[in-house]
Amino acid sequence: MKRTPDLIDAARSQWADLTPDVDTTSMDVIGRVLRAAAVLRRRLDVTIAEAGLNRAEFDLLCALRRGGVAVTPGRLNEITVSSGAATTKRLRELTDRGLLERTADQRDRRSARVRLTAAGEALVDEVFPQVMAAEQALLSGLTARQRESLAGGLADLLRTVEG
Amino acid sequence: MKRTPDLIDAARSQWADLTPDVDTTSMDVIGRVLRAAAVLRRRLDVTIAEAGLNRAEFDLLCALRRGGVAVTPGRLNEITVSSGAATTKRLRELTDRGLLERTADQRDRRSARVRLTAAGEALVDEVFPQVMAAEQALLSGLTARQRESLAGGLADLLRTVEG
DNA sequence: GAAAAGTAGTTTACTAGTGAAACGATGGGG
DNA sequence: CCCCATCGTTTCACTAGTAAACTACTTTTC
Repeated sequence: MKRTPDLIDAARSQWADLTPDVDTTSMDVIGRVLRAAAVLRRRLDVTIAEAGLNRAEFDLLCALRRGGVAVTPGRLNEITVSSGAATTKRLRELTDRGLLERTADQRDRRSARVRLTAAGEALVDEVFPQVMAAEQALLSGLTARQRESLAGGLADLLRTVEG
Repeated sequence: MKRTPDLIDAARSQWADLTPDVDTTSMDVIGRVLRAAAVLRRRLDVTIAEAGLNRAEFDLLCALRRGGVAVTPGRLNEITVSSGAATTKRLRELTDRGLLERTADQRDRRSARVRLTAAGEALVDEVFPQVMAAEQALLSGLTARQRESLAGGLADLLRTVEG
């Protein structure tokens, strides 16, 4: 293993003493991903909250900003990994705040189209660089090589668990 | 990069077209960690829910099971990365269900001690192997080498963002 | 040894997210 | 051409989690 044991290593070794027959190797990856996400989320939420947004709203607005125009609510469900109900609520809230607007799709009238207003664009353009800077700061302890290897591994992981 | 672009690569390239001056490399790691966690959580919640628990309750009970005896609520906050209020609520709920019991700490009477009941132990011993099996299944697309490298990278990440 | 500061946990009032059911399209098969 | 299975979205009732204020102790400081 060659590194100082962390919380997950400690947990695994406790389980090994207790129930040696259960294979806990998956925790090495999944336990750490869940924990890292929880911690990162906590840290980054501070920056996002300063702009009066939460993580899901931020992700949603960013998706609209970078996607250019006309995204459907269904697509936003996938991007934010959340339920349709949550997306509906968020769209309503953000529309009320004047950050985005909805139009009906003419081809398929079950569907809707969502896009940012000028105010929404301006907000994203202000907040996005701040969040990126906060992320950079959180990763400052890792070398370029470490990040690259980690990014590759995570991409592999995502590919197997999605799609 | 040498791999088929994923959602994160796509997002980064859109941002690069839009605002080339902002450094988005952190998304390679953080974006993927957050997304992977969201997806994994979704998948694993099914297994945990079958036992009548949610992820946080499961983590809490597991911490008590493997830790042996007498854990404080404060320690459980750290383990589950959640607020004190959330822990209080969960402890109340799980105590009412007869899965754990609380005793007062004699040395420091601000503090409490929590431990599993026999029923709580039995439940964890039943559910934990099922969750581990579900995790293994999710990781089945990765080689041992891939998992090991990923686990190492995540450990580095956790070390820099925690403590 | 009393006042101030700090720590552990709980309560309260609130917000965000969920699953399930409902709803209005849509479009392919009989 | 009209069912009807399916789709994209919304509504509703509910659950879980939060921040901030509060209680109850303990430690520090002078």
